[in-house]
Amino acid sequence: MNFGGGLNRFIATSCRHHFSHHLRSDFSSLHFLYCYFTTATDLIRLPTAHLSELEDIVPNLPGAFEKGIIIEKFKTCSNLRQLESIYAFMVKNSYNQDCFMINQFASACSTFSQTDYAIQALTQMNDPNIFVYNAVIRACVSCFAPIQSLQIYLRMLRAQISPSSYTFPSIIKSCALISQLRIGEAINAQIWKFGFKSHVFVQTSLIDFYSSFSKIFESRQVFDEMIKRDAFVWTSMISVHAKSGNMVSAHKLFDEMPEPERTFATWNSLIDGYARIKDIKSAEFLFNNMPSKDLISWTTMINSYSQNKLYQESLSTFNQMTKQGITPDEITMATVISACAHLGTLDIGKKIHLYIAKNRFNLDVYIGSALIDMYAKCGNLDQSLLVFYKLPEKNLFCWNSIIEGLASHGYAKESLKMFTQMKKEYIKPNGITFISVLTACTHGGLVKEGRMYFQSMIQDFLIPRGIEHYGCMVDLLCKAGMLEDAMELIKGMELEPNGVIWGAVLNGCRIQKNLDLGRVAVEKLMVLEPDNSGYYSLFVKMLAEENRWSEVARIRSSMKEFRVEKKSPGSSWIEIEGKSHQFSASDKYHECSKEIYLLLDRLYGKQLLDACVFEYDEYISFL
DNA sequence: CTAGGGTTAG
Repeated sequence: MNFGGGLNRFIATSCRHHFSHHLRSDFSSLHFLYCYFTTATDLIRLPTAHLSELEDIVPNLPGAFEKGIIIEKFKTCSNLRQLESIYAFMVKNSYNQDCFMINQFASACSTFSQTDYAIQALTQMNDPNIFVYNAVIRACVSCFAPIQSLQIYLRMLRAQISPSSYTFPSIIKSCALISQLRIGEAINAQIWKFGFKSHVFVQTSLIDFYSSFSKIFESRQVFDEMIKRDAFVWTSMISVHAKSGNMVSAHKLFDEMPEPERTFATWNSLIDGYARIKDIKSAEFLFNNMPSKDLISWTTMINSYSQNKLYQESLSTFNQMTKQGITPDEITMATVISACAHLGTLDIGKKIHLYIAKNRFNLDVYIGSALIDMYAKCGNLDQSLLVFYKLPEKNLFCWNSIIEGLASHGYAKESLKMFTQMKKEYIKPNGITFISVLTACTHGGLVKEGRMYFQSMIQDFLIPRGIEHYGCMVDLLCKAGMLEDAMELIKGMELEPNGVIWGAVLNGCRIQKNLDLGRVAVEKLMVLEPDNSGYYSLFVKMLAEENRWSEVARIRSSMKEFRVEKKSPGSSWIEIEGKSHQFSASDKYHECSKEIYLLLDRLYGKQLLDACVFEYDEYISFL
């Protein structure tokens, strides 16, 4: 097939470079043509002289000579290839100089994250107007290409085209995305210069901009200088105050705001703000007293409970919501799954997973990491791994969840393997990752590796060591019996050691039967956590084991003297048929079902008999 | 073109 000299050469080079494996394919298929022009950029770069040659090879889109039909096609096109073929058609028919159509094209590009197409299409135009520039700038921002959007803005000014009110929200957002306060301030000056000082859309974006640098005062200044305010501006300002924890100002603005202007968003921001400062009662009050609720109100309230560790309430609010016939979305689900993880309610968690699958919810990174965590925390590591491998996209949260899941189940090597894999996929770990990694090393007794990772976090990833990381490291060394090394680490810390660290030391002393160092640790703990009786009890146990009864008595009496409350025992929950049951070591809560204790006695007896770990089927046959 | 809700550790 002959496309004509120039174009033939163009295609041939294209082929050699990118698509030699396609050469053997059927040349007669017109569809195949688009394989050569894999990008609209290729098309645009075609020398103008060759455009006429396109006449023969670009097919007509059925009935597409009406602009409206092409624009319709932008909206319905579902993949990049389709977008390219529409653009090819536009080039052929010189629609690529039509401002309105390129405007639509740029928007379509942003849905496929193809900002370079939009930029190239703009470049190709002889006389782009403000609408085209705005569309391309917006496309860049929505595809997280803030630098490009600023470049286009500059190009626009050079072309003597004045920005409009549509230009600035995107430009301001770009400045926030690249954390450039100074540039944003310069843009703010231009906003004044071009006369958008009281434009609500523009000013709303400025309020948001200053708050992203924690410049609440400047945010408020923008708000106060406005002549007219709409619901968006009010809500933005309330939200800024609420997010910064200043609920007094937030609520004051809420009261000042004309009542009919209040929207769902206004109420929801306030509820969320109260939940953040742990004032769950106020959040609840607003939620119960708002005139009506939308999905986000419900999700906010569900999340408010979760933020305040009231997971049971979180789930019951979710139930109430569904009973009222409100359909949850991905965001609601991610929150609810997280609540299930904290409660250990595998039943409900599974149901929600099923619901998500059935209703074709997008399995995104939020839901993904929540599910991974939920299954791992509920003891179903296999499911957890399955979800992890099935995720189409994985971010840091997903990796952290699976690394933590494996570590907490005692799969130290596997957990570290995951960590290696994560680094291979260029996902940058954070401080949380290293907590799990160090925990994995502790479980596996991997002292050398632990030390290596402890170095690596600061050397390779510039992650500052938190007190938690020292806690993990001290725990690792103490559990491995290396008390001297642990003490050396503590002495070299730039942070003041906390109770967790001395607790780890004390625990190490118990294993090593080191009473002297144990005494040092207990003395520190008496100051750091005077109310935590667990440490005293541990030390008393150590003393008793060494028959130091006089010291035992002394500590016991000083505990009484300082009125140290006995620590309530740690407990577990299990859910059976939708009902949650609480257990703790040597509890007697379950009098109603004597069999539990009978079985426990038998198990305990058997355990003593052969002093071995129960195998699963052995356990089953025993039942 | 502007506002409100999401995941991991402790």
